[in-house]
Amino acid sequence: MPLERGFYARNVLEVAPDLLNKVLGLGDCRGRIVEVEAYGGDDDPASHGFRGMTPRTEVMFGPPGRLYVYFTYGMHWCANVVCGADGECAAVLLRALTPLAGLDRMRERRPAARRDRDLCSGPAKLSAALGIDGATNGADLVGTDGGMEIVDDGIPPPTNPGRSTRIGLTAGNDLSWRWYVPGCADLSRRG
DNA sequence: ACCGGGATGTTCT
DNA sequence: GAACATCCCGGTG
Repeated sequence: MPLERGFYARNVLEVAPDLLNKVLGLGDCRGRIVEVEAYGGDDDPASHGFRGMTPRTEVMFGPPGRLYVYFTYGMHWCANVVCGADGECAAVLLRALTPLAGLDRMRERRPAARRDRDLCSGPAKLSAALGIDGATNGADLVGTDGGMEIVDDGIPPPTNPGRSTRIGLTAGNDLSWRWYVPGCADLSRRG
């Protein structure tokens, strides 16, 4: 059973750590979410929506439980889960997964990955591994229409998740809005 | 292990 | 025209 709409319709700072150890599935591929970052609100200069809604960020301002996918550095797609109430701008960036199923398909899509722990150890890596791209933008994670869902398979979030500032930013570095599963081998950085 | 540079093109000022 | 929520490869230690 996919997570319900209400799971996402909360403050992004609550949803982000709660997403740890949930399982993201798309097509034949599944992976456990082990690293996330929160974005949004009126005081986050790193949020894509900080200066108001644009065509790109429309999904991020929309109803919760949908996927916000953006293109960056001329070649990479990154995936977020939209949070909060409809009209708010908030989302959780998925930064790393532990591959669980469909590894053959992931290896095909990620030929540069030397080891399986490199398949999904970064926001653009996991998007590539699962086949997330512009066509996936706005997909609803609640219900199984798009073939994409996030499920709880019984493993709870860590009682004491790792926490740090967000990675790769020039603004908003004072906020510790990154969470991860401590000691996990599949993180984008050693934790 | 760590570091530096190049790839590549959309988005917004 | 600059910035960009990144990744990969090749260098050095």
